[in-house]
Amino acid sequence: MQRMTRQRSAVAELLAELVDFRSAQQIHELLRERGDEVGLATVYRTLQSLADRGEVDVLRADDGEARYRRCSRQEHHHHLVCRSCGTAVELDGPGVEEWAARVGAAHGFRDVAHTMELVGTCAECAREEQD
Amino acid sequence: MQRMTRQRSAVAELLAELVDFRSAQQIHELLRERGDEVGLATVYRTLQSLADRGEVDVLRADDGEARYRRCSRQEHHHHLVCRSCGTAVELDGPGVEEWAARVGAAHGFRDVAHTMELVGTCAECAREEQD
DNA sequence: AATGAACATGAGGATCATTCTCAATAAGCC
DNA sequence: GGCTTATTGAGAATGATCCTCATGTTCATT
Repeated sequence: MQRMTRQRSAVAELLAELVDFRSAQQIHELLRERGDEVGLATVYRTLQSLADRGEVDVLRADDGEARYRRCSRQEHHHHLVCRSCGTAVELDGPGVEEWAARVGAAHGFRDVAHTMELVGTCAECAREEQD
Repeated sequence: MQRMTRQRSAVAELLAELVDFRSAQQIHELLRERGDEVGLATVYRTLQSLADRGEVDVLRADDGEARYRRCSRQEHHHHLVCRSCGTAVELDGPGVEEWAARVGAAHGFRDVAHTMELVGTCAECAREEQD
């Protein structure tokens, strides 16, 4: 049975306030800064269990580091992340879902899942670059 | 200037024979098995430079390990990978490209790139599972 | 409120992929 | 052959993530 602990609440609360993807290490550091000491191992465990339950999204950065973010929807969805500031927008991708299923079937594959992420420069960061 | 070395040729030759994604570690091991001793660091360096030149595709597995595969096309494309045997099919995704560009623009993002991979169980592996 | 069984935590060690260091080696050019 | 410089490789360093296990907590039950 899952028990509520100070640590789990702290992680959940922090995630509720963040709007973009953060690594486990960053989350650990942010917790420390606000005075909620939580062991690094516990941060990893908590994030993993949240991810298993579909309450946070996990993204793999190019360097292989995992990034986490609470997701407002339980259903499958995608993200548009700013490469500069990390701001993320959640997206629907009905067209993509269909395309994936169709292509998978065409090649005889079963249980086709997909991962897809968009990365770009958001309007705000693009403006700053100009200066 | 780029020099041609025994090691670089060995990696290139091996990649030419492989049809699916392999990790740097696996490639290093495969080279050893066939008698082409190449240092692990060199395997990593070689794969990285090939990736920079767009001659191999890089995929991040869920565990964060990078997987490499020569790509038959230089243009942007996607993959359908079997979760069981690793066999990969290269795909065109015109629909996806358009969708990504449209969605990015709708949110004011510039230079939107995307990553997308399909994972499923290929017909052959699905058959084996039944036994 | 006290109890106890089961779950959770954390400090530090263990893994494991990947990168770095730097002395030794080899490629390409004269 | 000899030289200059890119390349290699062995091993150390890094860094994220997981594991261990003794200790601390939660919570249903008294």
